[in-house]
Amino acid sequence: METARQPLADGELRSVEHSAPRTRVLDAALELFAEFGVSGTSLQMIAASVGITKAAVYYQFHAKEDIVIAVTERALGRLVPALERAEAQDDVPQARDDLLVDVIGMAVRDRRLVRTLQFDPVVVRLLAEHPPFQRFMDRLYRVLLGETGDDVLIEAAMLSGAISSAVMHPLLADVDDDTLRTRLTDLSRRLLGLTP
Amino acid sequence: METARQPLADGELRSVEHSAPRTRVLDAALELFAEFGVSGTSLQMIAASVGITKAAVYYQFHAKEDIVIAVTERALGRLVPALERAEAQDDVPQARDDLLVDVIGMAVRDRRLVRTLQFDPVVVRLLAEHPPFQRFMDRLYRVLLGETGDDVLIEAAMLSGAISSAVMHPLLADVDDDTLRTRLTDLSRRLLGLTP
DNA sequence: GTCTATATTATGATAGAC
DNA sequence: GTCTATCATAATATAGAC
Repeated sequence: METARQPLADGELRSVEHSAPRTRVLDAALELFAEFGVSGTSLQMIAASVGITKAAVYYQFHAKEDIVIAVTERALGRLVPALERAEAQDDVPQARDDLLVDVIGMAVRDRRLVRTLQFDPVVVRLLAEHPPFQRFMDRLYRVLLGETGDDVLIEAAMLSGAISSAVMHPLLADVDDDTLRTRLTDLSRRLLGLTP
Repeated sequence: METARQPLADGELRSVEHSAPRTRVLDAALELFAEFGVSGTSLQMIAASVGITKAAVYYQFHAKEDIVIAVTERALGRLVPALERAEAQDDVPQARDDLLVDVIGMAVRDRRLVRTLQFDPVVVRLLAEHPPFQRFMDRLYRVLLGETGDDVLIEAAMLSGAISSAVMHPLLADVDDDTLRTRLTDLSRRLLGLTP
């Protein structure tokens, strides 16, 4: 039984580059995932959207789950440089605020991504099952929150949900990136008790 | 009996009662929707979960979408009394805060519900397409927010997302209802600028 | 009301021609 | 690398027996 191509079975999550055809598949998949959910998106739909056949999709990724993994990995990988910068920074509050700005920036820039990454049941399961994803999320939250505890956790959950929700809300699709980013950053800092 | 065939084609959303078999199907469906998403849940899974056959499910609801509609209607219907109470209340800020407390109460009580209602692509589409759902959401937000405008909308989106996220977060599953409710209410009031 | 059996369509996936 | 053709399986849905 095919355990799936395991891009990150042992190693750490990292920024990944894909070939042009693979990138086209991933872009189309992401778009469809955001609209119909992962389970609601068939390989047929992805193939049609790219303008190729199902078999051609299978040449690039030989299972649907591989596409989901690649989409998730590519998205989170984009945050790796920001995370490493924050971890290397001595000034802890500053590192925290820098990373927060980066995370919000990415959420606003790739709005469609957020619905899938944060709330799709298939992706949520994937994140919980693959250790590299888990380790990455741990690192991210360690910088953003410091220690753990129920109160901090509630804040964190509210924060990530607040950002995600605002960013993917249909009625806010027309709000320009700058406005949204500014407002989100202000409110997020308030929620985290950061006072810049 | 057949009260809810086309439950909301023309009329307003209201609290609905279902027969025992229908209720069993809806409960099972909701549970599965929360875990696997609507698209990731088959009628087979629902039937197996109830302990009946697919055909028996079709006797109660003659299409999968009918189940989704019924689940959504039943959930939102539970908020109707609270909404009507708030609309009848003269003291506007008080009405707003009362409704907020009710909404948070329901979110905390039926945590699994939230993921499906707020974030499942199928349900989101349903809410957008069926006028009774739209009208209900309009009424809800009118009481909670007063007027509309980008700034208020951003706050609203962040608020609903913050509540939803906190309530459905796996790491917060063990936090007891009272703690969660109290913390959520405090932070929500802060976000809305309510000062009770 | 619930069952078995079945029709129909779509799914994920593979083999092999070009 | 991309195609056509095809596979087995599972999906939604229906008909009809009990």
